[in-house]
Amino acid sequence: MLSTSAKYAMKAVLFLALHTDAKSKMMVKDVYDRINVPQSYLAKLLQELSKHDVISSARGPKGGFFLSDQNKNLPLIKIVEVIDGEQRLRSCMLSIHECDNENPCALHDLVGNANSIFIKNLEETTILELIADVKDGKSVLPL
Amino acid sequence: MLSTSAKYAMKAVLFLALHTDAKSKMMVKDVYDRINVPQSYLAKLLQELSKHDVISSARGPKGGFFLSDQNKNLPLIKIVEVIDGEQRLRSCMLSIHECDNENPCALHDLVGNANSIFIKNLEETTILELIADVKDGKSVLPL
DNA sequence: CACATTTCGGATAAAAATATCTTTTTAGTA
DNA sequence: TACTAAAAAGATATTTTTATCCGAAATGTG
Repeated sequence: MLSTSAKYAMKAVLFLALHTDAKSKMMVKDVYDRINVPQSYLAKLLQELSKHDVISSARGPKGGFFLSDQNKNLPLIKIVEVIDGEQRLRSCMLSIHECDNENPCALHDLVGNANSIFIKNLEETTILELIADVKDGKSVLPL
Repeated sequence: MLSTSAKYAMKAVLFLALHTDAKSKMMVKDVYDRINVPQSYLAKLLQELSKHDVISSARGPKGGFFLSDQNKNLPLIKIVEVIDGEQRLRSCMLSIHECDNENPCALHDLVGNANSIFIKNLEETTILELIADVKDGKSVLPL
């Protein structure tokens, strides 16, 4: 479903969404242990996300990574797509070529359905919306 | 979600379910190209499934792999559990320790939910039930 | 401008997953 | 019993994913 890398990325972005904005950035070294992701690997992932404008960054002193308001309005799916590509999440459960939503295989109802719901949720929920609930105490994000 | 290996295993078992029983077995070499899985790799997977009594086998001339009636009554989840282990499919989307169905994290509703449906379906559907629909022409299995 | 700080980019390493090959064991059959 | 066919088991190779390291580029600050 999601690669380990994508999970890391998701956690990191949500963490940054909660703790940063254009005026207060965070360095990799202040993030990695909070979300339990290897430091150097996290750095790479953040670079990648930054390169694709899912998150923002600033070099030099007082620099770091952060989420602009624009970033926060992106749907969650963007995080996954940058790290895992567009195919991985959407490919048929059994990697059957002939199988898609129009021409579903026997397993498609059991499987693809559940996956479709997930994808739809990722597409329709923005980073901001997700963390809003956390800030309001409606849900928890024990990263 | 499912590893490539688990997908291979799923395809192979469904194929065997459709084409074998205690009286007519199939050899690896008659299966692998039908479901598009590397021969030697498939052999390994079938051995593993056989070892865990998800499928049956007989050595020597006239031998091969097959699904007994008992095998066919197993829920689909067994195939996944033997190949991927019990954890992989069930682990929290973000691998967050504190997160489970009782104490869901912010993403759990978006994600875990869809996954729970999938798991439930795998648990509640037997191999036999799935292929029955295929045999009846109700669904397709273009392996 | 010099310096410290921090991301960026490239190269490399380690681990896990996937795949192949070879030998051994088992079982049917002439 | 000897032979052959097939799965089982073990060893090894390849590829992909995950992880680390290091020098280069950029930027704020004295």
